[in-house]
Amino acid sequence: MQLRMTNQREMILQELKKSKDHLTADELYERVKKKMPRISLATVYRNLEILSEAGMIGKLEVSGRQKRFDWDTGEHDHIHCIQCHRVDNLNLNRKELGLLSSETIKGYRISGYRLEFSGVCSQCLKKNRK
Amino acid sequence: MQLRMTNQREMILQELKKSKDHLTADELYERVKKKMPRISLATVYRNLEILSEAGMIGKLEVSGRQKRFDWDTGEHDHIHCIQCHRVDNLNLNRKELGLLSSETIKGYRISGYRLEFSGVCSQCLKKNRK
DNA sequence: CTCCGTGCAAACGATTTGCACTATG
DNA sequence: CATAGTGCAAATCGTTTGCACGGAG
Repeated sequence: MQLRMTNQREMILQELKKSKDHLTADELYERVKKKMPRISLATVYRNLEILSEAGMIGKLEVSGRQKRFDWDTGEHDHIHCIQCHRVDNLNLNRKELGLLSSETIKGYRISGYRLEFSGVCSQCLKKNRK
Repeated sequence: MQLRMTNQREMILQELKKSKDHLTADELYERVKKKMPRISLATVYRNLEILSEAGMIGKLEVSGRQKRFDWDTGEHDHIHCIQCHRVDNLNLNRKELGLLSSETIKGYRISGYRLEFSGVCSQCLKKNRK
């Protein structure tokens, strides 16, 4: 399965990178639609999925209902507003973490943070060996 | 608006605590239904929401589509399996974070972690003052 | 008795999918 | 040309809500 660079795909990628924001599928859809009125929301969803699997963009499954997509694939953390749900990037020395809670970061009044490790659990590792 | 302790609410709470797991609403529904066949899924949703607002349980909006609920309201972090989506608790000294990535924790083969600060952004803080 | 809580079904919002058509490589 | 990608509409999934009835305090 090889990737084709269609106009739609290119436009989606371009608009996401241009935005410098963490957009949801439908926010991106609205933007792309201005330049490509006949594009479908399903196409946006499909491409965002494909592009994130290909590592060309990042997928964020943060708090809130909608997934957001990140133009920046480098390793970085996020900070999100519990009120308006915007998401900003954060580049911090992870060793300083302990010090940072309940301070102010990037203009945010911090109310907390969530740390979530991911991996494969022992049961699944065992299952994989079979 | 005061909380009434109905049979349904009590059962939901009890089953969640008993499970020692991070269940989704419908997983919990299936368990409670065995003892209370006429309970509705909506009731489970409503009670999980109410109980988490009351601070009697924790609400997790982790990766994946479904919310999960935590019987343990103490402060702790989480680790989740990218394969079977189970979630386990983690109690770690947050200052050691920098050292932990890409090691093995609690039997998991770690593939990464996500850190997410929450708070109110400067724009919202400004808005609130008005 | 007063309302908070319940069960049911219908509504909802985000995302996914089947299908016939289009266009990239 | 082969087959990945598209647009459309319908389907799906998790969750929420309106309503009339039931039960806790």
